[in-house]
Amino acid sequence: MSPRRSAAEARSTRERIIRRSVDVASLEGLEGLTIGRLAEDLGLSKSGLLGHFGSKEVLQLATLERASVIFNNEVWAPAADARPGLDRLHAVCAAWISYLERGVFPGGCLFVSSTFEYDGRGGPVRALLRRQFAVWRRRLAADVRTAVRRGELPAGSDPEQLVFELSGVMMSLNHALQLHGDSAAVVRARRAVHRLLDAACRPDGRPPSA
Amino acid sequence: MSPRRSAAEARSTRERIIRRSVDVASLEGLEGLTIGRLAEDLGLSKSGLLGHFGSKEVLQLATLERASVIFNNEVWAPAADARPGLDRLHAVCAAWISYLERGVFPGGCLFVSSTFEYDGRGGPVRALLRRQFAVWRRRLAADVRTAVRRGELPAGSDPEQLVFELSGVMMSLNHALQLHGDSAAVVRARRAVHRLLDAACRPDGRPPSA
DNA sequence: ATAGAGTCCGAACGATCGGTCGCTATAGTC
DNA sequence: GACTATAGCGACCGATCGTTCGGACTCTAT
Repeated sequence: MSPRRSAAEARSTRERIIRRSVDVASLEGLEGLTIGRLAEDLGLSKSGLLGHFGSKEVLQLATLERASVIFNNEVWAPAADARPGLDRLHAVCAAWISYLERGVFPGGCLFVSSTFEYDGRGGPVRALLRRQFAVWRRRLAADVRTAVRRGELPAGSDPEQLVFELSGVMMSLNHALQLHGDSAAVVRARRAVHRLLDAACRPDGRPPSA
Repeated sequence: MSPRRSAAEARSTRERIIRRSVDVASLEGLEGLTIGRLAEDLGLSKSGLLGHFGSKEVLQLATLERASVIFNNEVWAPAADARPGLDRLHAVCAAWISYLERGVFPGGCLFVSSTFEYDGRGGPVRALLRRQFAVWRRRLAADVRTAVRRGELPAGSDPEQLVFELSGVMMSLNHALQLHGDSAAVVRARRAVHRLLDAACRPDGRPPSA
């Protein structure tokens, strides 16, 4: 029936599996991912699909790695060229909001859903999630520190605090979009980011460009 | 082996099931709840357990209803006696943070986890979640409006905006506690709430008590 | 004493889960 | 052209899923 694939095509098959897996996982969760349904969707047999990974857990890890690439392309890459510091923080947040608004992952940010799915368990999946979040947090905090050094943010700013609050804005946006379909939340998120990053709210009332 | 329960004991059995179900669901998710394991944990048979509900979906709904009662007891009740307006908002947020910090649900706030589990699907479970969140949001927004009317918050404040940002803080806290076990996030959450509710950051620089 | 309602069990159901095994057909290598 | 590696298939495994059913049992009401 279906012709055997060449070695060159095999990589593209793996591609197809992972791409689909990311979408399904964002909708049904990393655990809701089932080999059988995934294989059926792609016109493969279960064993043929599993042969590319060896186990479901490896597939889950590959899915998260791939989601990380997508996230970086969508959120970090568009901002990477901005000037490090406050400019880039603004650019990242704009890209972040856009990424959620456009529904890059159809079921919402895969990292957020996966976190709340795996936070109560152990295992490699949770460990990978922790690493990925840590990397992202560190990256944002670095730009906050740069902004502070430049005087674009007040000297007393706690980088971890700001990252904590920005993450909260994005989670709240993800929540509002996915559960309520409330597109008004997008402007609320922008306002919140503005309030967190901009001068309106400095303790000394000084504009950040000083 | 196990003695048959009287009619009077039946209610307490249902109680035991739901109580356990809430804990398991917060750790494994509402879908990860399985009749078999739940029955085994409680020393019941699967059919005996299911007899109290009829289907897994009914059990899930009962679990959410119960979680709502717990949430209200832990977060709303301690603040209910405070003066409506800014005072009560502060009290609610303090109770909310404490509720997350103490791990009332061992796997983190059940509503947050359930949301991200069911936001991609339809069905009565998601519908119930939407209603519960809407009620909570409306309750908070009402106190924001009272605070604005009283002049405790600036006149231009958008209630939905504030509720959106407060929710974000709590989700970020839940995330930090559950995934990273980062207890420092508790003070970050307090700082964030302070910044959202207190005077330090008014557009007109006026203290809220004016 | 007796009938009925309700609680719970044990066995079984079809379905589906992740995973294994042996096989065929092809691509690339020599 | 023979050899090796591997992509993919089909059949199958044991486990577990939610659910159903009949019956044993306890209580309450009459």
